[in-house]
Amino acid sequence: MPNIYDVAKRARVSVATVSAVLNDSAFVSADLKGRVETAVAALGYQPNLLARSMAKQRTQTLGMIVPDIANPFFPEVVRGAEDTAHAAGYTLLIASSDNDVKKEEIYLRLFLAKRVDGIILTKAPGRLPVVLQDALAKAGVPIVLLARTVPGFTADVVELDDKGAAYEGVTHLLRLGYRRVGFVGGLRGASTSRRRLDGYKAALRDWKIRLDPALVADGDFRVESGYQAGLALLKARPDAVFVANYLMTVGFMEALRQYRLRCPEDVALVTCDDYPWMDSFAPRLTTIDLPKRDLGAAAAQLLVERMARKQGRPRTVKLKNAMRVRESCGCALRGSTAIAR
Amino acid sequence: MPNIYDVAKRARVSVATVSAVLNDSAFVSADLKGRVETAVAALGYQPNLLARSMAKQRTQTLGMIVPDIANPFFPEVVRGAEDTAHAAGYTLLIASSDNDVKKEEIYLRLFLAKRVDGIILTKAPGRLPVVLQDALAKAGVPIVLLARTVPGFTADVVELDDKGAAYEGVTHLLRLGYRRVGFVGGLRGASTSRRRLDGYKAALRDWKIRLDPALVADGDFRVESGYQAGLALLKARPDAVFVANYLMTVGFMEALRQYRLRCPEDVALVTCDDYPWMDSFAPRLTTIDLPKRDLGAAAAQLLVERMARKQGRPRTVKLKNAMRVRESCGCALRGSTAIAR
DNA sequence: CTGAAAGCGCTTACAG
DNA sequence: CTGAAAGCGCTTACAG
Repeated sequence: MPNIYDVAKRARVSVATVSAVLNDSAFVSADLKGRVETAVAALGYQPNLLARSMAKQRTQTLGMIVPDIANPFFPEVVRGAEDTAHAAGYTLLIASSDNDVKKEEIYLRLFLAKRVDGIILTKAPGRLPVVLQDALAKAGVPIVLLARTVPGFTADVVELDDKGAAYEGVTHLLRLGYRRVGFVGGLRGASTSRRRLDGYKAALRDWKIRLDPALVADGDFRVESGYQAGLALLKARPDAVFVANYLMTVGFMEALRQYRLRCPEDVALVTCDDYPWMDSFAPRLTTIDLPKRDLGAAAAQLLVERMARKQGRPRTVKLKNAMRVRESCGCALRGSTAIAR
Repeated sequence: MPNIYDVAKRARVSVATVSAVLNDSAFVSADLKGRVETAVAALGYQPNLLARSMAKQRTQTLGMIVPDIANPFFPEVVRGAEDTAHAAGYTLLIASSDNDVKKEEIYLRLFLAKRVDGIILTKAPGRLPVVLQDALAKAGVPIVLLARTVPGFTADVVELDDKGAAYEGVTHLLRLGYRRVGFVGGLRGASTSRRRLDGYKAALRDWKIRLDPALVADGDFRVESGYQAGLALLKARPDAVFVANYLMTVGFMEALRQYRLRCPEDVALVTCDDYPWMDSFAPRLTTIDLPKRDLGAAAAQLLVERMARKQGRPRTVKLKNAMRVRESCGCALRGSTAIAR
């Protein structure tokens, strides 16, 4: 493949001039500019971005680590980040951590070694080692935290309203008259899980209902954990349940089926997270829609701005949820009082 | 950040020696090796992979273009590719083309300019411009085609058994006694769509049923197109339908709902593509499970092998499907004769 | 076994 | 306005 010297030779100019017309970084006379352009076209020259990155110390590449791209929550997030990043001239390097801090650290170091300009991270539960924090800082590579915050590490963050989501969902159930409302929580150690539990507790408190520990189960955001949580929790005879994400709801439904319990007739359900297919299958789930695409877009945007201006105090963007009332909450059974809120 | 010269200075050796111990590329005496290692540790030195890529003319990075990462078919594919690529020492650059050849070409050129070592491509409908084919060839960057083949471009490819999927699904319906079986096809111009239609036709032919054009509708693999196809197709009163992917099924179900038609009682349905949540919601879909993760893994594997051995005739890997019989096909209504096949 | 030096392909002060 | 040259941080023949 031709390089900038080939172009310079053919155009009978220096490589500096070629570079200047390619990047429009200095005034070049119309004559030379024309010669360079024809040489570029004739040779089919494409600048080597690797070399440019070396010289400019910027790669125009962003690293993004998600727990698992195959969890349907994240593709939409990634797409939001991808579009925003691309519009700003960045390409996305992607990796799944499986919520494993070891794997996460490996990818983080790899991204650092590849000299990404910035990183979007949905942190695996656990701290970010200080040595890594130092390495990040020394390299001047900003991180924006997506969805999950990390104790002992301050950075820009884009958050969902996790507490509000659970609060709103549980309140909806309470308003419909359910009194034994269970809760299937997310991965322990994730700030999102903690806050959703907080929202559940706050809702109960506002309705002066004592929390029954038998009605609370932990999961890890995956299908199997929702199933196991369901098996355990259903023994305590809840009349309704709030499940902290979709995949666990899938597992929970399986547990219901196994107990020959119907939703919403026997156990009503509200869950976090919405998908296009939720209107098409029964029970049509009542959900708190988390703005996935906006989440990714906001993270990329924050990162782009941070890379432009390294100083300045960390910023937090908090996104709003929207409840989608369908059937699984039992609205149709219990009258429409709840909708009138 | 420290570079290799800093390490060399501190260890009182040359950079060549540092490089040799780092890459284990030449014998170095225990003494020098030890000095290098302590210097590396003391400085917290991390090799700059960008510089290494420049020198070695290999980036250990792969580019992957999918139509849309937010289409639930692809995240699983990407995950398969990611894991295989990472195991072989490669990182993944990802981009969504929206099935738009212009966008695709932009990303392809970007990947080329970034000097990826190879590319995994699910081609947008349309040819791959000859100039681009030349650029790819000249750069020595191999492509493996994922799921969709491209006329006028030979490369390694990993395929699904698209024709077999439709054939099997439609045959299942025919066997259950349905005689007016409709077909909602995928994006026009994609080889997968063409072959699924072929499978539909072949099944009808084997059962000596004349194809009724009113029972065939085109889609584009997205929800809305399935809905529109449903609205059109349902007027022709099918008793069953095969839908070429999940997202269009979602739209099709919406059309059914609008016509107040039940599935499977009024219209039975079989579709391509399976997801973990299909057991949990009604109607439980009978599907042809396409091995998404294997698809991605096989593509990455093929690419890794191709990068190691640039010569050799193109290879094609064809993956097998598996039918998952549930409720939407109406098995329960029509007896279990079909299952006995 | 070890090191000096060229080379990968750009950008960017700095002269002129 | 234009060009010679250094520099980005590695690897790799090639001497010695």
